[in-house]
Amino acid sequence: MINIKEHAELNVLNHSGAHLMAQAVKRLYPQAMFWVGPVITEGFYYDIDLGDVVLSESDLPKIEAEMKKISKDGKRIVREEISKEEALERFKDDPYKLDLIHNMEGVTISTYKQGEFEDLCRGPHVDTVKQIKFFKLLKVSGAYWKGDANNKMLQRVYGIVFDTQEALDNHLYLLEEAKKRDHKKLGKELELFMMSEYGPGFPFWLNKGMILRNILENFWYEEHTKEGYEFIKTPIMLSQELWEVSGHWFNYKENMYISDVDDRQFAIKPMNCPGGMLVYKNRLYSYKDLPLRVGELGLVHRHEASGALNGLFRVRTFTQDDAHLYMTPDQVEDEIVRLIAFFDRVYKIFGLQYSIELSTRPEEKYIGSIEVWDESERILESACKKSGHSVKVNPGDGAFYGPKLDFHLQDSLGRAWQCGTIQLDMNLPERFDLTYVDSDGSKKRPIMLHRVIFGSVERFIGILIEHYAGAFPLWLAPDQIRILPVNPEIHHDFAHELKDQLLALGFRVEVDERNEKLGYRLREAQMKKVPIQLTIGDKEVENKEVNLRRYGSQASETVKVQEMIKNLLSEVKEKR
RNA sequence: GCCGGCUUAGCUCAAUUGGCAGAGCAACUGAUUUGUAAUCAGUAGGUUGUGGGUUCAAGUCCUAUAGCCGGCACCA
Repeated sequence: MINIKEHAELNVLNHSGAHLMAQAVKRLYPQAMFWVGPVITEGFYYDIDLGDVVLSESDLPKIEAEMKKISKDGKRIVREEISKEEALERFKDDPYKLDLIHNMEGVTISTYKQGEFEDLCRGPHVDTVKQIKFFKLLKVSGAYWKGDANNKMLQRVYGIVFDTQEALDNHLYLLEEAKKRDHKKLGKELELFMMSEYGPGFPFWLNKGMILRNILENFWYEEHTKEGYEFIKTPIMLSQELWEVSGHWFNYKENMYISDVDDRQFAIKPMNCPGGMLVYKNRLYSYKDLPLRVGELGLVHRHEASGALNGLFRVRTFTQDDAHLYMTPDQVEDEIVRLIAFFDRVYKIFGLQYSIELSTRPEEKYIGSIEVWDESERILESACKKSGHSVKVNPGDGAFYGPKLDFHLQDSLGRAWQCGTIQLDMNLPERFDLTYVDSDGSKKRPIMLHRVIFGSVERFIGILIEHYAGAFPLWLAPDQIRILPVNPEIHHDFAHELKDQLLALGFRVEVDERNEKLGYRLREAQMKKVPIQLTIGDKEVENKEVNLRRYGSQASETVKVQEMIKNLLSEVKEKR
């Protein structure tokens, strides 16, 4: 739990850290000009224009050394409030600061000065640079000025400050730990998936990854069946006319893979909704059929920018665990409450914490009336509260077609991922002229929700790999059980009887009967993170027992075969 | 797409100022018959991402290009 006060103090420290870094950079590169240097969730950064000089990570120690020197000098950090005119005069040679100052209306303009370095800043800051002792510069990168891709690129240096050496060391240790969990690394080691330069952004699923996928997808079908969903599968390629109706042809074309077939253009679907709309229109619905819940594990392709690709987190083909829900207006709130409870149940199984954010109507570029938007947002918020969740609002972050609830997952290292989302859609039912027949015989427009729980199966698996550090719980592990006969010849029969018995019960099990010492085979089972290792030797064969050792444990225990089976079956069933 | 970095055997990594491409693990062969994190010996494994260039000589320098990584922008 983060102590809010300490957190605020750390923020001040980090902001002062940004200034300290800027001062050091200015000393080493006198031509440097600075844009903004805010505090972020972890540390700070500063955007810098260095002219022709290009920084790389190998330059960071030099800057750190200069920072240490400045810190040691221990100059006071002095605040000064000045008029806009004075500010414009003082920073007249710095176009970046001038830009900031020009945009300041009705605010107190202040500067902070430490030694020879003065920076425009709202503050607050620590009293002297001496207080900034335990810091580390972490990385450099490019960043567009004002975050706009049309602007020039500045150089951004990231760093972090802590109030103690231990806290800094601990943070650096966590960064190392996170690296060890990298799903790209573990995916290779555990043979889950691979990438090829022949298909950038298109993952290849290997046998063990397919096992994991299939388990997740089966789990998804089972849970959705319990929730009253029906299922469809729509084509991955559909003609131009459909995408014109949906609007994608005009709004999303540059991200779509398009192909000429005979004399028509077809596009590979970047989203499942339009196909789903066609299915809805395939028959006539009565109000008695609603709410209608239609799920689709839908394979989509999107031509993402090359620089956006990142392992399984960002790919060009992925499977959305999509569903479209159609209902009458007075069913919406209950349906959302029900969805939130469903999401909650699923995330809890994986031990993933989450928070919910409500994204509301964009400033401009939206469809539908403000009244409908306001009502929709009210319903989403109210459903959240009814479900016992606090809601953070992201003003203006909704889709053009409706407001949405986003589920931000937290993995075991506390990192956040946006996965699930519930979106209210006022656009497609209109565009596709969806209707149902109401009790009075009139045709009405259904309310439609899109929702995903995993987000994408690919990204979710990436998150799970890192969340579990590759050591999956028994029900998910591609290799569940490894049988290790102490002497592969002498204990061969018992090992294989045991294997057949476990296979018949649905376990994924292998006998490691290679001509290697037990220690060697056991080491490998541990390194491959196989959850259950069963050693069998003379004693076990004689007593119909196994010696069971778990992944990550030094200890082992001897149990009767029947008891072991009973325990493991319930462990899988309960998804522990 | 933009900025920066990286790319050597299946994997993890060496190779001094440009001077004979190497190690461990894995694989294969043989010996060994194994009780809780590596038994021993041997064999094989490479157009150093790809294409140009500089040089007597390029893994190393220049250049183009692809892919990957860290960010930015975009986003499930």
